[in-house]
Amino acid sequence: MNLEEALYKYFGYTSFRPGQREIIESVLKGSHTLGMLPTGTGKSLCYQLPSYLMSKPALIVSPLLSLMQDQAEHLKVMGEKSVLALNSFLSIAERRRGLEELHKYRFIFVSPEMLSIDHVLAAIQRLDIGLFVIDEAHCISQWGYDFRPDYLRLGEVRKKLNCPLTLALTATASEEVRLDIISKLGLEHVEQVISSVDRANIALSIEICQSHQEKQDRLLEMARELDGSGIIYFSSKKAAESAAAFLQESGIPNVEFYHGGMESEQRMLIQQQFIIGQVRIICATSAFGMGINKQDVRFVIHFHLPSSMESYLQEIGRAGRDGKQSIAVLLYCAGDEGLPALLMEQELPTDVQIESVLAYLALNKVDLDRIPKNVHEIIYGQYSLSETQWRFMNFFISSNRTNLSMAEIIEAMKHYVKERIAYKNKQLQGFLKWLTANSCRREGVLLHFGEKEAITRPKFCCDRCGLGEGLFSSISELADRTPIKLTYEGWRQDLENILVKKREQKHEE
DNA sequence: CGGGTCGCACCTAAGTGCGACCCGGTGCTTTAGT
Repeated sequence: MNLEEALYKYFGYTSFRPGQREIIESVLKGSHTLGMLPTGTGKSLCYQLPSYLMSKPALIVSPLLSLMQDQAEHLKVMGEKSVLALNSFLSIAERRRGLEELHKYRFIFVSPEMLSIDHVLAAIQRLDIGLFVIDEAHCISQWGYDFRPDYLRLGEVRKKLNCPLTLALTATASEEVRLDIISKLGLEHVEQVISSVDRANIALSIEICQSHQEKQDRLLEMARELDGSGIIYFSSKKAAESAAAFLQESGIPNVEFYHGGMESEQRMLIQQQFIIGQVRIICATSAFGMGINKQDVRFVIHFHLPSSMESYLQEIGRAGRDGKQSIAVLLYCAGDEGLPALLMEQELPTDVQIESVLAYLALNKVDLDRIPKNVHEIIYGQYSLSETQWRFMNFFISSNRTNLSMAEIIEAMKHYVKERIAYKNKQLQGFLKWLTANSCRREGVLLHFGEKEAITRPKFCCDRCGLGEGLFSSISELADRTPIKLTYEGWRQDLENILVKKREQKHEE
């Protein structure tokens, strides 16, 4: 059976999309593979098909619970029964049974945090893993160093699993990030299948505004002028909420907001409503996006500044997956870089916090494997660390305490934090440089991702090349005014089931 | 850093203008032992 036949047999498709075949062939050859495919072009098929052909289970590391649930659900809808999403949605009993019966599953989804729990890893070690998949692998680089340190442990986890065949998948990774992924996973002899990050159907536009007010006016103008679905990105939850209210009050229908501070049920609901077209515009923070499988997003507007080229590309990449004309507009006002700069600094502890917390831990001989509740209270209260700051410190201490003294750890940590903040600032500065440069935007983006070949400029390229007339109207003409089609009829029932289950769980507690 | 909110002064009544103060993104996990 050749690959096409297998594709037809298992998925009912007759041909591969660009890049899929190369990735699958590389994996089947037994090469560790880093696959970069544009979002929405079927990354999951790249591990599913090999898993069937190898007749061995795949372990898939996924960054978001909703993403796991989605993919697991999708597999089940296609008739695959042996799927397990090993996460906190499971009750204690379900989880225990899942771990006992792991060998019965073909697709096991798991978060990096789960893999850091000893008894979970022990259960997985007993399996004969055919393929170790890291979905959205740029998260290693983007989150591992501070926000979600368990991402940096994946290399260690992989070793403990006896270095199984590994496939790292992502949509946006610069050369630097790709090398980082490879080194953090401890991969040797990696085959890279890289597709261009260029999205010719997305016009790039940057508009300089003089004030917040001007931005807001412009936002309203665009919301009125542009038909079709759109996402507007903000750097704060409050701003996202108030902009949604402002647009609604200004007579724009079907606008909602979305951010990480909302109840998860609410988030799922809004997301689904957006996907099926009941909500037209979402005012969101960076929480919105990963795993949003919507083909016809026509515009992405940045009201605030993203913190790097990577984030920018990821966010605008949610537009125009159907290949039709779309636009990405960034509204910039001098001084906008203050907020992202501040956020990235706040994520990590200050020198004073590092010194005082470590001194406190040493003085009280705190056992880091069993931290008493009152110690946490002191760390969060007296030393006012955020959860993120403390998790980072805890991770840093536990990975260095066997070979460094307390004094050395303090110095090393201060150094690490300084370097990390400098690195992130460099990324922000790089992005600002692109923003203020006079050259073609598209060219700048591609250069950042190491694509040095001459580019072909589409009709609507960017504001530097000149967008001319007719862009907005040609986008608006695409708006689908036919009644809403449900792509997946069962979503409301799924949501209802999850809500019922959550209520039951709360009731038990 | 910048925007939003609050309270106060104004000095005469209802609304404005100013300074002080506060706050800001991304997500996973709650399981240990006879």
